[in-house]
Amino acid sequence: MSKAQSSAAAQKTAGTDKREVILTAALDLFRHYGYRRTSMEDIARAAAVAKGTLYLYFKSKDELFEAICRSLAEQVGEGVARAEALDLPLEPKLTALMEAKLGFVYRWILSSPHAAELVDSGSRLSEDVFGEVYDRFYNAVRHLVRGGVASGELDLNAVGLTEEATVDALIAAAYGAEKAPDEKMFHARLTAIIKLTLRGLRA
Amino acid sequence: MSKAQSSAAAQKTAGTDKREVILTAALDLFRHYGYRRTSMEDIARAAAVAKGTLYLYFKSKDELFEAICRSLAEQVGEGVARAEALDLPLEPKLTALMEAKLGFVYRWILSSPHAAELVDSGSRLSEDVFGEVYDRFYNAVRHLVRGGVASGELDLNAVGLTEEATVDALIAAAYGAEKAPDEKMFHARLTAIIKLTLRGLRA
Amino acid sequence: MSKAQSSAAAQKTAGTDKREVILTAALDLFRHYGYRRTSMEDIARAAAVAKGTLYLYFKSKDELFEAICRSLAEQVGEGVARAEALDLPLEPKLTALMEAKLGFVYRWILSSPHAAELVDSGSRLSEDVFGEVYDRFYNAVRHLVRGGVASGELDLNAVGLTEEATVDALIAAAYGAEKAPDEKMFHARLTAIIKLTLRGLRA
Amino acid sequence: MSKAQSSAAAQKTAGTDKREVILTAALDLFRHYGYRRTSMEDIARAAAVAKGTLYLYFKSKDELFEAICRSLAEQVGEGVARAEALDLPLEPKLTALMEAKLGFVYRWILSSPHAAELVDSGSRLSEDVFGEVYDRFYNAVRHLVRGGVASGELDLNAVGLTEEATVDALIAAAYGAEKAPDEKMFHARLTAIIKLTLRGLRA
DNA sequence: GATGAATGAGACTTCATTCAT
DNA sequence: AATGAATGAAGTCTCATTCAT
Repeated sequence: MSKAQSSAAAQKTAGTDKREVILTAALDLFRHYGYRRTSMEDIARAAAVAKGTLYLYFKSKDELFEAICRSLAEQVGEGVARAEALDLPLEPKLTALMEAKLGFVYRWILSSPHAAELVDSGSRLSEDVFGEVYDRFYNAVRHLVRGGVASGELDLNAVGLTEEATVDALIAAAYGAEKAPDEKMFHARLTAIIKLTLRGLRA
Repeated sequence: MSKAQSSAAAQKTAGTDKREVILTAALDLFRHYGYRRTSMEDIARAAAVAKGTLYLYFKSKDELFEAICRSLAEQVGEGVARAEALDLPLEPKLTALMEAKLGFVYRWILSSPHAAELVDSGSRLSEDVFGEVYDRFYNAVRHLVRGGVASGELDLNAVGLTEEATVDALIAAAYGAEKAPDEKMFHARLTAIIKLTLRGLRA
Repeated sequence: MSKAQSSAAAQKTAGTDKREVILTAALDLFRHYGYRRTSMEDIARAAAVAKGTLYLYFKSKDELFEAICRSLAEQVGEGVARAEALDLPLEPKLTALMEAKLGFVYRWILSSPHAAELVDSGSRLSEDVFGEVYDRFYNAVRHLVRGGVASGELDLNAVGLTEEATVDALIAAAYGAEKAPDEKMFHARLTAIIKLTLRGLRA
Repeated sequence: MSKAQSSAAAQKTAGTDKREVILTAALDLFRHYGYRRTSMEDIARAAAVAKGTLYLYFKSKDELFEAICRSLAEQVGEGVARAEALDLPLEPKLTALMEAKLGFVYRWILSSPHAAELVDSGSRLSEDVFGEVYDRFYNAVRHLVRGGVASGELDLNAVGLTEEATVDALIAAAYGAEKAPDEKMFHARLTAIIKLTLRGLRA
């Protein structure tokens, strides 16, 4: 590769990188110190750029936060899609789906001591940014339940729930694992909850 | 009763009242506008006292918030104690316990659009303020499970969980109901989750 | 006067004064350095108060400026009213009116090297704040012209102007004096212009 | 013409053009939005060049503004020279001179809603940039007045003014027309003022 | 106890200017 | 010559907290 090419490549990478560097630095700070306790000055320092530079990439602190959410949502979406594509029996597949959705969020947001504030800061974005991902996830679980009923593995009548209520309950119960203090506990609880709730639905 | 006594009593009552008035006004504002969006000025206005007066009762905004948390924790504790005292079969009793703990929190905190921020603001207090209440709640559920196993109604071996893991899972799953958009959904999900998980534990 | 009374009086004066002190300091700085070159920090320093204090009295920098304008407008209005009440022959009375309106503005605004910017900053206020004063002034001049015509001292037909156009022209011509480099020149020009234009209207 | 020459010429033309394009774009923006509300970014965009390019032609925003003033001053100077050369009777010639000086300024600066700020921004330049033009204009009016006196058409003694004071007053009064809300009113007032003041000077 | 005027650190954001490419 | 990403000083405004009365 010629020097010119190398230089051009470096430049492009650098340009692209800077946005990433800022996003990474900001997410890191938000996770450690929370949204309001993290100033644009802090982010600039952590990303090794000037304060003004942040505004070249993001219109405001809020938009910077939104960009982080979009990025995370995108990654969750990809994870869910991958899990959806797996060919597995009911329980492992449900576990894979939950891991993909909840596990990712847990690792990047909920494991932070300021998880709640971050979720709150992003709450107005929830609909726009996370809505689509959630829909995909919800439908995947629903499809799984329907399949389980069709194959006779599950019996919703035994607990007297509609399909929708069942899916709601399954997901809601799994969400409960997110309060875990660390990732190991998170996995243990998630697994236990899935085992319990699925057994509760078995014919 | 002498005039002096009467006056002193009135003053004390007034003083106590004022504290309550402030707490009530503050909780109301926090629920509506969130912690950071609610200024001490707002609270003072809502409580019909001067800003400086707030500092006669609470050292800082954070301590005011902590006092609210303590007050709520106390009420939750009383609710849990009441539920504990009920003489009911396994499922209704577990439901009563969950309602006492989660329902109260849901109604006062989680139903707010700023629930997440409030929880975050109170997160460092969790250990101190809510810890005791949680322990009582946890032990009540544990006692219930132990009773269920002893009576043969539950069989932990069927799902391969220890008693502790089971209690953890039951509580965690129930927590999942807290994401519900309104109280009706909260109840529906909580009931469904308990039904599901308990059925999953039945012998 | 008792100490308490004195103290109370001093307090009241101090409270009232602070607003005045700020207004005075701000006008002074605006006249010397212009609107945009004068920061709120500068004003606070000049008024010997903290930055935040400015916002106790004025919602924003713009409102502070508006308050100055209102105060000046009020004073102009009073001056015009006083001139209106004078019982004088045509020329001295017109001069008195012009002095009251233009002279005051000249002394407080236009003698500043940043007059133009100040006028611009206040231009959106012009209608609201200065409109009423201008109307009073305009009508006073009109009344004077009408009286001169009635008494035969003036003859609008000689220059072929309507009454309205005449008043417009008289006022406009007088405004031209405001570009003077100092107050002495301002008076000289204003007098000369009035003399010239009135002579141009004489029968 | 060799290709190199052609290219150089084109480049030079383009370079010269670019300067004009920038000046034109900037004046337009300044008139619409004012000096401070117009950013170098805005100007660059309007002129379809990069921000850095502005600094190849002008050292700073202030110098860019100064260049605009010089350009306008030059045009005013030419207009005044043309009016000076006209062979007309007193009143029409004075009107032509005033039109050339004041009318041009009115059209390009004063008709803007941000006229005041522009004048202010240019005020420190006044001496240097507009001084020469003003001198020419002033002398032309003076010459006209002197001629009027010599021919017996004007009589300064009637109003008791020196020649200098008379010229000052004539010009100052005419300046008053500049506050007009639109060009039509500007002309009407200017004409009326000239008519009035000249009549005031007639023998 | 009660008040509320005063404080001032600190937050977000803008924009004229520079400089490596 | 031309670019435009990067800079960072400076500005406006907020708000938890203090303290003299």
